[in-house]
Amino acid sequence: MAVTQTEIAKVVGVSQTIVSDVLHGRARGRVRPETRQRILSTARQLGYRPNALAQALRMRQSRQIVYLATLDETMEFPALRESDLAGVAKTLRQQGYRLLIEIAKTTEQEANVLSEMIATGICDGGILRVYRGSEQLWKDLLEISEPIVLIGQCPHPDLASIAHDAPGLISQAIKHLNDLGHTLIGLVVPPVHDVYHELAIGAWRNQVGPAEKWFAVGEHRRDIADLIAPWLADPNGPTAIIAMNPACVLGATTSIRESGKILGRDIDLHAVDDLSSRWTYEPGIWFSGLDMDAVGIHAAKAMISMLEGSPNPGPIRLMPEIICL
Amino acid sequence: MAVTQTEIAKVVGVSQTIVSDVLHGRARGRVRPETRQRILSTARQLGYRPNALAQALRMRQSRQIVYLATLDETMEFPALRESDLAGVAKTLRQQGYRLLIEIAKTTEQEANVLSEMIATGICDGGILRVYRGSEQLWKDLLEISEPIVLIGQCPHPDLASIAHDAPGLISQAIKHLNDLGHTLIGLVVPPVHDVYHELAIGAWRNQVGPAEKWFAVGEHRRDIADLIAPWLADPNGPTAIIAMNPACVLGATTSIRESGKILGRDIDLHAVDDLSSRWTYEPGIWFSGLDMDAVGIHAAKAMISMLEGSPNPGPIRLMPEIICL
DNA sequence: TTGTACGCGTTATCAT
DNA sequence: ATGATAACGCGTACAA
Repeated sequence: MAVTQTEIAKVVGVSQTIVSDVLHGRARGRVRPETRQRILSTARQLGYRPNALAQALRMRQSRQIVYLATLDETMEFPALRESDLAGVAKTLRQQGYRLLIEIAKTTEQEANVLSEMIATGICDGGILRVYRGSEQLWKDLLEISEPIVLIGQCPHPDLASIAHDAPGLISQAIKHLNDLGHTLIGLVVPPVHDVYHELAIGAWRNQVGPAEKWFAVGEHRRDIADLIAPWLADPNGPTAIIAMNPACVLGATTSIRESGKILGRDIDLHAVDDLSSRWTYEPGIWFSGLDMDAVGIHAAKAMISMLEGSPNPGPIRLMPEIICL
Repeated sequence: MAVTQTEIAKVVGVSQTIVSDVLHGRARGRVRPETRQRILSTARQLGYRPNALAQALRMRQSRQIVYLATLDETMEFPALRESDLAGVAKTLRQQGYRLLIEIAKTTEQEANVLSEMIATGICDGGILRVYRGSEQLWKDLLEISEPIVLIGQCPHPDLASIAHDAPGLISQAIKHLNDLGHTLIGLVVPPVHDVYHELAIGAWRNQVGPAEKWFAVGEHRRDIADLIAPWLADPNGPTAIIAMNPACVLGATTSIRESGKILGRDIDLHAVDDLSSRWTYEPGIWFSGLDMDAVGIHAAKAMISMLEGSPNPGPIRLMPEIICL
């Protein structure tokens, strides 16, 4: 049986109100030190734990945040990125909030699911992972009064969103490769059409000039290796390649190996990918490690600050460091 | 403002009790059809949503399950496996339960965190991901009265646990390789000492006889490739290798490539790994794909059945199919 | 067929 | 300094 404030009050011989005040160190808690000690010690002795549900009902605040993601069954890589989840969970917990997980079928449903959860009172706000948003979604989300933070490339200035600076990190990679002496830089991307990849591709197009033809879209390492092979065979081909996901990186390394070229000498490979997959790659490639843990931490912090009354921070964009594996 | 049963009652001109009964289709809901319709329509019109917190407080049941994991900062691969999380989330949601995520610092703390959460009433049970359990942990968990399901290799017969059949899948792999004509089968494992790997290594030791010396522990692909190189150079070396994680698989393929041998002709490689990482590997290797999604689904189902009063199912072990990549 | 009254455990207001 | 008392929204035993 759970110990309640009333039980403590009965044992000590005071009213339940006093118990509540003392246990929560409220201003009224300045009761007779003797009474105070009796309350505290019996509470500890009986193993009192405040009932979070009753608190939430009374305070009209659940202290729960929902993390909402869509799980596209057709995707080959699982969509629920755990790294950002961990960051969110840790940060929220530190501030006394709990984290709920919900899976929506489609992005369109996310707004509905969220407002449903808010309406039933089980959460005070939502962190939504959105890879493919739409104008309609932004509109729906703006109509929700509780705090919302998006994880993903949301362009709307009135919505808090955390993401990596896609154009920025491509520029950074290109600049880095330029400094290394490369002028012809190819790009390999997976066949997904989300904003992140569009922005990245756009940034690359704008900056590589005549190298624009060295562009490939591939899904598996073998396809990608075959797509890149002609680049490597061409004496006027690119001397550096940017790869945007694991399959692209592995495909590129395969192709480079098969061509007989040496990574880091004849050609440079720059991977732009989740930091957690760096152990999959061979040494010698450059790496813009997207830190999803940091994304999660930022998202949780933005959520907490909004819950505390701060204004909506709008889009926040993160930049990784370039490292050499 | 949230719409309550009382407000509906006022509008319709009945008592809140009737509203509650009608809205939940209870036995008492057999009110005058006319009243009934008025209640239902105004409820819909006003956008009534039951307050889950009040329900939970009244019913003494939160309909929330917590998923508890430790996040070992020293691990190179993130520990929060999203695939099982997704399975848990989907299944629980179908049954009207919500999923909470909690991160504990150490495995020892998991029992404390869980009982704390149960004491505050915010969850009805816990799904714990445990890679390195101890007798003490099992004891602590057994003292908790609410349903608990473990994800991981827990040997205790009185604790529900979901995991892959580690010895079984090693036997399966060895049998499969034997059928392919291999008699000398090596094993490469990562430097982790959890029950899963211990069981797997034990099963391998028991069955490969004289090949027992073809055993390597390595962390990165390069180390592993170097460890295996002598095996491949040895004319009496193993003709098949079982690799137990991504780094091992990548290290083995690297080594095989460098040795000039052809995968599937000169040597066979059998990967035992998370199904979701299959896209990382080269074609031609055999693959026991551990289906974490299925693990999550089983865990959630076990939890739900226990919540509904079924007896503790004890350990449940899953077996993957072998596929050829 | 419908309404009253109570309790779940807490916080907050207002007396004393 | 302390205690009644009233909500919060809902479910349910009991009365009408």
